[in-house]
Amino acid sequence: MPDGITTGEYGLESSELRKAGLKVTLPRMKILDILEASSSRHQSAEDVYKALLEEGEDIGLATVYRVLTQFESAGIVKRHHFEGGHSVFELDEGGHHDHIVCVKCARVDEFVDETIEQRQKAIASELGYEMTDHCLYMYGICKNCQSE
Amino acid sequence: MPDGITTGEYGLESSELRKAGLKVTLPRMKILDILEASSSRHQSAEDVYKALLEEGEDIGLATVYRVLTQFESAGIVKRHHFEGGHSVFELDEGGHHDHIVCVKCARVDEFVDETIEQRQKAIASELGYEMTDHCLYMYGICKNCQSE
DNA sequence: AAGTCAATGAAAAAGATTCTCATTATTATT
DNA sequence: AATAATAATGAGAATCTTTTTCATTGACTT
Repeated sequence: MPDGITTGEYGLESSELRKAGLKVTLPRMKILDILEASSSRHQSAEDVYKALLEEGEDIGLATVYRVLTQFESAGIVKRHHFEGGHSVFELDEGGHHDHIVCVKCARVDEFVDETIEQRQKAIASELGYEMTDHCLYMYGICKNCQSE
Repeated sequence: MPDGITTGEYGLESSELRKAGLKVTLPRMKILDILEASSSRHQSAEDVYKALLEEGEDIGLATVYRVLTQFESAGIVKRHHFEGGHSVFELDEGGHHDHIVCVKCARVDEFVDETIEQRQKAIASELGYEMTDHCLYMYGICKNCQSE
């Protein structure tokens, strides 16, 4: 366990890392922290990097990318490709959900619709696919931005 | 009209460009050609560029990007962000459809499901959004790749 | 046929992400 | 608690995709 990390506060996080076969290091713990603590559930690698800098952590951008990719493989985070070109990451708390993104303020809302989920499964099977993943992105103007 | 382009063969394409307020140039016509003629409806900018090279056309990659972006604004093509980081383009023939992509061979199938379309509209409105766009990507293993 | 302004090519720049490699830190072992 | 083995990190270089710049060329209006 790295210096400055006590079992008490970080017990859950460190076991999550161990479960994934990843060593418990300070960068990984801090990045997990930021993903959990941030007000916006969806953050780019750059966002996470900046948040680390603000906390005075001297963690390189390369490490942020590396760790986020490892977290993705371990099922700890999900990566999304919203319009705009760069990836955004969110903690994967297990439950699948889809996204609607405001094209003006970048607000993101999440939802699940069982009807849609079922139709997707049916369509994949009709087309002969073994589905591995699926994502539905809607884009629009949120209530706040409409009234401006 | 550029040299080597006759009204006869390219009548439809050139009027499509004019309608969009774009001058009828050789690069634009050739790129439209490639989007129409290619066996795969979904191509990256790099794909289009390579196809141009193979035809002996000396058109720069920057122009390809520029033209594809203009075509997108004009509603001539649609841009997609499949997993993998780079954009792919397809001719926009008007009808909206969604995509299922094989993660092994990159085959793409298209579909439309009215039930899903309706649910999406309903959800956007429930969440207070004025929907501007929506896309549904499914990923899986296609029939061919399953039997390998 | 001439003038105007948009379009192009080439190269540089920018942005996002990955890789390399020497150094450091964690974990299993003693 | 000390050591060895090995994985993780930081910094910067490299890569990949896309955009910008700018001088030149070309399309379209008159």
